[in-house]
This record gives sequence, structure tokens and C-alpha cells, in this order.
Amino acid sequence: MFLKGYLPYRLNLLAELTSEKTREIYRRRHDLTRPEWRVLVNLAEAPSLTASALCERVPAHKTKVSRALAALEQRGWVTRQTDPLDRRVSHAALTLKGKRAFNHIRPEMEAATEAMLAPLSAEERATVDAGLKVLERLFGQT
Amino acid sequence: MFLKGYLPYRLNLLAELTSEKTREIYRRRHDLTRPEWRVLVNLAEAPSLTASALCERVPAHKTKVSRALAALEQRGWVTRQTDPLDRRVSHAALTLKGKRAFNHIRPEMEAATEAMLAPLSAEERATVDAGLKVLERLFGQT
DNA sequence: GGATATTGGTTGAAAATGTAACTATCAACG
DNA sequence: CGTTGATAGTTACATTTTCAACCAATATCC
Repeated sequence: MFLKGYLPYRLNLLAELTSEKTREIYRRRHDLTRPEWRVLVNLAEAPSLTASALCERVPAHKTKVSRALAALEQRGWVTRQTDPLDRRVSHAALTLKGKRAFNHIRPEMEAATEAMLAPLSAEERATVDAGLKVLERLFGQT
Repeated sequence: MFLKGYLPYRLNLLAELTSEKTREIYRRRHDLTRPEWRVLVNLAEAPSLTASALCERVPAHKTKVSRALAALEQRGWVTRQTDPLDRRVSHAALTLKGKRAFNHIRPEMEAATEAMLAPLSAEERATVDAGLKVLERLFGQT
């Protein structure tokens, strides 16, 4: 059978399956799109980032980032201020409210992931990690 | 860093990266959406399938399958005929034209995947496969 | 046998995404 | 300077996807 052994298919399927539960959390429980969630995570990990920096880190196309930032700003989780030296760029950062939201959501996400992987032994997890690392190296996603 | 070690994120990212090239093929070169392509593959592997069977095998939500089938039928690659015993269900099958199209596209897809994985040694491929198998077993996608 | 619930599949409207064009600012070169 | 070209980010429009409602046919239960 062709499809079953076909790498992009296998990865897409597993990506969907593993995302199902966690998507439920950021989407239903917290009304965030995936780009919004990812932008939130990345902003939580850095004091402030420009839109283009977010594009690289998320990673996502600039329109997704632009819209995600607009939505998060709208919601009061993000503030932006334009760079005085180059007025094209603006630096986005989480507000206190945004940080609190992230600190609230993050453990839910981790718990969901952990619950999903609970049946796996340490050895199996290592196997998974090794396999993904090979691909990540291949694509330069160190 | 939270996101980098987070399984759904890693899988989604890799899925996107590996799909990039192959998507180019079914999309640009052959004007198929992903659900259409997947339905095509599954129909190529079975003499005929109902929409619900396709939903399970693709896998995808029934609206995606419904629309993919409609598009493929429109294009003359698929025929459907309603089951005489239960007139709600209809059996979809590839036409000769559909089979030919698939036989034309499939090697392109395989070549693209192979080209992408070319830098990997046999051992690395085995590592990848082992990792994915663990997850597939976890999710019952034997 | 007739009301009710279920199931297979389709459709329509709303949300999300992709693509391309656009604005505003800065850089570079004459 | 001033024209031309690049860059950061937004917006507009077409395509996809999602979600809920829907239709038609079958199954269930009284």
C-alpha cells in the first residue's frame, strides 16, 4: 500500500492525531487560533519580538503573524510599540494579562500532551525523539 | 524552551516541511487539493469505497470527503453509484481516466519524497521509521 | 404499521488560510 | 537631494476548512 509508507502522509496524520487534544484546549477553552497560540508561546519566551522575528520562530507566514498579533493586541494580551530607529518595525510584547493567560494555559497543554504520551515507556519516548531528531536535522531545524 | 520540545509542535512542523515539495506536485501541477489527492490514493488502492469508508481511511471529516468526491467526479476521475440495498450509501470508484491520472502522479510524488530523503543513510531512515511506528502504535494506526 | 431516532451524505454560512497587492519607511546610488 | 529599490507589516480577495443544519433513506420501538 502506497500511502501508509509515505512519509509526508505519516507525519501529517500523526500531527493531526497528536494535535487533536491540545487544539481542544487553546481553541475551545481559550478561543485561540493556532497561530495565536504559537505567537503567544514565542512572546512568552522572549521579552519582545518583531513580527519578522516571530515569522521565523513560529514559524509562519507574515500574514498569519500579523493577524495573530492584531487579535492578541485586541484582546489585551499583547502591546506593540514602533521602533524609534526604524519606524517600519514594531516590537510586540506580552502584557501582564497576556503573561498570566499563558501561565494559565501552558500547564493545561503540558498535561494534555503528557496524558497522551503516558502509555509510552522511557525507551519508546527516546525512540520517538531520535526519529524526529533525524528529520529535524535533515531540515535544518536544529 | 517550551515549544521546541513539545511533540504536537514538532510533528506539525515536520509535517509541513515534508509536505511542501509534494504539495507543489498535486496542487500546482495537477490542481488537486489535499483531500482530493488523498481520496484519489485511497480509491486507487481499493476497487470501490463508500464515503464513510473514505472518511476512515483518508482520514478526514465527511464534508471534506464529500467535496473531494464531487470535484473528482466532476473531473471525470471518479464514478459513483448508489447501493441498491441501502440507497443512502453510494460506492465511489476510479474511472479509467482516474486510474491513469493516479499512475501518472504517483511516481512524481514518490520521486519527490525520495529526493527529499536522499541525504539520509539507511540507518537514519530506520531510526525515523522506528520513531513513527511507536507513535502509530500508540494511536492504533497500525 | 406509524412515530421517532439514526445514519449516509450534502449544503450553506462563518472562520481561517493563502496569495498578491498595497502602504509606509528606510537604504543606496546617481 | 531625489529617484529607485528593498523591507516591515497590513489589507483585500479567492480558496479551503469548519461547523451546524439539513435531506433522504433506513432502523427501532411501541
